[in-house]
Amino acid sequence: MKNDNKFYFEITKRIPGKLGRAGIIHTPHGDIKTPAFMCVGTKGEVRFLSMDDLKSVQAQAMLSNGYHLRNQSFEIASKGGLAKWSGWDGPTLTDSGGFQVMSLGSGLGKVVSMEREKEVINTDSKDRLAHVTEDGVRFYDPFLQREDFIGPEESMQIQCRIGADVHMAFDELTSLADSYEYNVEALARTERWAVRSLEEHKKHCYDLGYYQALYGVLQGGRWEDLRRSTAKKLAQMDFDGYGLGGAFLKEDLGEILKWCCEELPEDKPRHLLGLSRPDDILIGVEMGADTFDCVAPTREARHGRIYTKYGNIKISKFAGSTEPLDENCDCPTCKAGWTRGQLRDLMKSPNRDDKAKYFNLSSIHNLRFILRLTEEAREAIMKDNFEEYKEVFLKNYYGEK
RNA sequence: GCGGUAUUGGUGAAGUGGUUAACACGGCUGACUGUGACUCAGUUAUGCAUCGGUUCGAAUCCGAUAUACCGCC
Repeated sequence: MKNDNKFYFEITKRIPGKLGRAGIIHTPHGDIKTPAFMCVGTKGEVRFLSMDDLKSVQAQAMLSNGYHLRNQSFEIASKGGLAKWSGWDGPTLTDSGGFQVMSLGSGLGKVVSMEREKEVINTDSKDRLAHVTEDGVRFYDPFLQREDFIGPEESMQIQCRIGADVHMAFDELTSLADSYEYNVEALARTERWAVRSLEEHKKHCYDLGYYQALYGVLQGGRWEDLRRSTAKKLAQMDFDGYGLGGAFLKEDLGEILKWCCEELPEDKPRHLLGLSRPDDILIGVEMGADTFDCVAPTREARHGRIYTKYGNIKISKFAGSTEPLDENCDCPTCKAGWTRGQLRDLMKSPNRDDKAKYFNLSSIHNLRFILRLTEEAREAIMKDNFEEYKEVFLKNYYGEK
């Protein structure tokens, strides 16, 4: 059964009457027990965390980005792939760069809002830094200050050189402001790109000496016909798993995931792209998503938001406090006895090293919080009490609403 | 004692007669969901040492006072 060089998914237990499940994703660099949260290390490392820190929060996998690593891909390949190059020897996943199509294009300068559909307006075409054509995406790299291009073939070549255990097909994420008509067009293109991704991927997926898996990505916005039809189409293709993509309104998330997962093959893993709020994760798990990733835990930590069992706190408001961050937490930061007041002082310190220490300690805490959530969700599924776990967790975290 | 120079918010400061006193840092609010993010948005001096004067109008000009620093007896 065990084959270190192969990728496969094993379902261990299901949530009765639901799409959700607990399982194990086997990859060449180790197993991922699902549900699982993958820590985001865009450029091959999680900001302000060492690989030892990442192990200390019991991370199972790291997600990096093909777009951000594209210019280093040959160097990474020459070192034997992302695991060896980065020093993270566990399972890894790379994103295709599809998200950047939106963040540099229609969503330039904005946030992917989940709450306020009415306020979302696409960036004017002439002001965008990314432009989509059938071939792929032409974009202006604001950091390198030059034009560049990525299409499905380029994305696959880049990802296969980086050599993560799981790759994402090159897709186009539409924004909440895009019309049904535009979503039809973009989705058809994403599906054609899926075929091209798969084809190109086959040519290179063994280049580094182990099999690199490929997930197809489902788009389709908030429309049931689009979501179901794309899920059916991609389900027929030879993908190793599926990415669930899109910019969602919170209230739509569960239903959209349900449409997708009802159509997808049960025996392949599904990754919900870019979400990590506890309610989103728990809905995701219930509706059949196996893995998650998100920048929010670390970004929000850096910006002063600390997660606790009974809701988030703003660390800046705790000057002089001797309270622990979260008395229920088992993270290295909390176990070392850091208080809210101490962390506040580090965050407010004009000293760069102090700030870096704050970023490190707070990121560790928030990551562990989300990782623990997925671990507990897994245990709950195994013990057949997921529903109860979810209800209690959300009640504690969000309070009575 | 005499002369000179200075005095703008929590801080560094721009501003030499004409709308709501620039900008930066700090403070406070709020955002943050496949990282363009140690970021972003908003807010923060009814007042320019004090008192009086000139003027349609003064942080800006004049006088006195206070304080600080620099020269000279």
